[in-house]
Amino acid sequence: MARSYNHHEIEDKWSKIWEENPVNEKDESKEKYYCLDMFPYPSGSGLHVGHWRGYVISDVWSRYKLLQGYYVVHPMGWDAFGLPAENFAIKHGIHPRKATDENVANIKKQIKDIAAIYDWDMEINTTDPDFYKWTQWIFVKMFKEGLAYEKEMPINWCPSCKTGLANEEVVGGVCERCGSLATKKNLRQWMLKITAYAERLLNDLDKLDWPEKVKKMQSDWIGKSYGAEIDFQVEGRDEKIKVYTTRPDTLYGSTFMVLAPEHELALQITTNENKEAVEDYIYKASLKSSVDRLQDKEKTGVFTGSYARNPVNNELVPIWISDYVLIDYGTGAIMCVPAHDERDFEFATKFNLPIVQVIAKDGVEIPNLTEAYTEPGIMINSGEFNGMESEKARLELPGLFEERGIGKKTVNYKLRDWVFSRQRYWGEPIPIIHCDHCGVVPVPEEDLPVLLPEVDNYKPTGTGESPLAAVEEWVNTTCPTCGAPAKRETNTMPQWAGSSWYFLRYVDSKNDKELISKEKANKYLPVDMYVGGVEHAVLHLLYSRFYTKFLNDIGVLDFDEPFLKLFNQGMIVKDGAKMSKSKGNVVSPDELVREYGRDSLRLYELFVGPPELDSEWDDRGIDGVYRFIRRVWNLFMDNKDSNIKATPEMIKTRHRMIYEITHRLDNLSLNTVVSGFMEYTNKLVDIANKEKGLDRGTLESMAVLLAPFTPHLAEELWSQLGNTSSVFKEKWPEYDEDKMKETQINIPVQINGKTRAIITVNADSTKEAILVAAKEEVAGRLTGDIVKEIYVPGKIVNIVIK
RNA sequence: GCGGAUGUGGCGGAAUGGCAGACGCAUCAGACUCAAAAUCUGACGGUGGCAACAUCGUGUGGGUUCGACUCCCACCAUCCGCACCA
Repeated sequence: MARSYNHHEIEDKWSKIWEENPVNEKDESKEKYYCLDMFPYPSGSGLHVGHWRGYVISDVWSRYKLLQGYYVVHPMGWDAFGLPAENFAIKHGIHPRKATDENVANIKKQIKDIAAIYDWDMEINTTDPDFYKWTQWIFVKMFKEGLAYEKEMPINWCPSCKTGLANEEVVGGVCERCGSLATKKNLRQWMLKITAYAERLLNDLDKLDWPEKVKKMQSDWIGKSYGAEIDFQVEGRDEKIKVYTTRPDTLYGSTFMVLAPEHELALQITTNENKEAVEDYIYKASLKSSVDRLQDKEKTGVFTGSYARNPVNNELVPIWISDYVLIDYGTGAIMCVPAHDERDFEFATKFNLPIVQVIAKDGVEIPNLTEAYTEPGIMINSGEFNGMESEKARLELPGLFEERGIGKKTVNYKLRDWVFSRQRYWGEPIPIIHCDHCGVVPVPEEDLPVLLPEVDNYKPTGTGESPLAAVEEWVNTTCPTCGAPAKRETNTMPQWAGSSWYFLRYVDSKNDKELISKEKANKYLPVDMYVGGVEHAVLHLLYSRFYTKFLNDIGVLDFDEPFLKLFNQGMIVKDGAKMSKSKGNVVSPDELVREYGRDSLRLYELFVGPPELDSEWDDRGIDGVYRFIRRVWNLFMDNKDSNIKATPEMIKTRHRMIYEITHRLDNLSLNTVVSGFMEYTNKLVDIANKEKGLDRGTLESMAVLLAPFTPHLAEELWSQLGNTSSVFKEKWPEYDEDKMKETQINIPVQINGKTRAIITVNADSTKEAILVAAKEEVAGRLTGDIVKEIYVPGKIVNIVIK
């Protein structure tokens, strides 16, 4: 009697062996494949089964590539700076340094249970000075290139986290981290000029094998639009107001203008009798949060008392102020065409402003517009352009305006520059020194890193200053240029700084001369496969692309896209909700590993549902894969010594199994890979029972196929078959289509599309023979004239009768 | 409002133009057992029938096709993203 499956014994045995002899040895002779996970922030609450999923997917893929003969770069590290780590530390009264180290140790232990082939020699931690030295170095380089700049401006502010936020971190008006309502705060900020890369970030999306959803989210976020800037002369004054429009074809219908409340000309052009109302409106607008502004459905506004001339028809148009115009998009001022823009229509209706239709469907004017007509059409009431197609005018008029000196052709982006400073302790200090004589001076590269000082009080101040501002002995320094007393910049970098480039450092993590050597960068990068959640679509994934392009521009890298292929795994949900401590629906992997083993949990993580979709966790589901593993074990134990010659059925089944598993795996349809294994195991058990044994070739192929999924089991089965080297030294099995063919096939016979019988015929039967056999089989049902006979080779017969 | 995804048994899901419900969970019945657990075997969409079988059935309504879960049109529901971007 063969011994029964014992996951403790098998998994302990092989994890020890792999510890000493890693299966994924660095081998310069092999082609590389870089498979990367989005690295975790060590948050303290540990991993749940949802975190496991992504790591299992990437490990299966890595081991598959390994078996295909690649040297697989598969590293892991810690994104340990930033708010989550700091908030955890504050809550538990432990210094962030200590809390982070403890959490890393804890999560690392949990991650090792996944049994992924991570190369721990590459491990990095963003809070390690040897790492953040280079995070700071990139900032200094950006500063020198004019891409990092200081600006005082109203930025998004989270009153709970007590720090400024980037646009990307404000989701639906609330702080992405804690859910508090974001407000505006006027602060001196460090900004990164990501907008300088808008065009490349947009165009290069075409190069990427990424989910369309993510590409679309990025391209919408960048938000490119084509249009024109047009100058309106303010009547009786010197100033001109520049507007941006994507609808130059509607210029003749512009009957008023609106400036954003923050527009620099707003007060200047206001007449004395309107001054009080305008000042009041601007003040009230300044108090509104972005959510308030969003939620006010009703348009508000105030008249400045001034007018401007529409440059094409010389009409005088009133200039209004309203907060539906945003200061940071376009020019902060718009020309309003109420007949063809919903918002302008609403505003004009409310304040009784004239509405002039200039685009009409088929050139027929609608007598009384009840809503804006936003479709294309034929231009009317537009002087020399009457009769022109509006779509054509849209493209051609900007150039024409440019020739006539009333505007210019232009493009606009929704993307804003990146607010890069945080008023928090636990981040990379921004390596800048403020000198009264020399101004803003970057810390010399040889003086990096600027170490984050140890402090007692690291709680956020809420004043707009970082807690670092209170550390006098650290703040006070000397100017590297003139030697005079100077002060350090006290803001820190956002969480995203380290994660924007960490994937480069893994392959050269101990280099103290360079961020990464050119040689290693070219050898191991870019990343071939990146696995992670979709939540970073316009955050980390956009920032990383920006950093990579910058590093490419300054010659550090020879490539300009970091991640060639992206896979977004779905979330694991429990009781219909994302797992979270507060909901009390967290499933911990630790107990499951103890009870069922790593291999079973790995397999269930895949079997739970299609990997790209959210899946409901079923506590009982793991029993099914555990039973399956035991069935595989018994199949091998019962037959490993049978020494029988492969029957045609065994050969066919083996090749079909290889074919099915390989194809499903190539398509990353990992849940059906698992069900495929179950099907073929059931089939092989039947065959083995019938034939009193199973051939060695089939068992060997199956062990190798299983290796990426259940590595401990596969190694043990492989060694039970008498092999002395690791199963991971094997090659992924190949199939032969000729050997998969059936000699007999089942053909359903339909009458008028309904299956009435199934006939079994030789696979090489002719169409005629099959049709004859089919008609014989269903002769009793052929009660009418046969209109048509359809035979789809190898698939189906359909007889149409009347 | 705009954009995207999803919709199939009690449940997770499979099938991308060709036998709908693979595979698994749960359930029920049987075997083993003094008994239970574990394990094994079988049944398992609805309706009618002792049965073979018939009939309906993939969110709803239409359409294309010999044939539709699959393709097209319209709609409904749920989830996600964006949201006054001129």
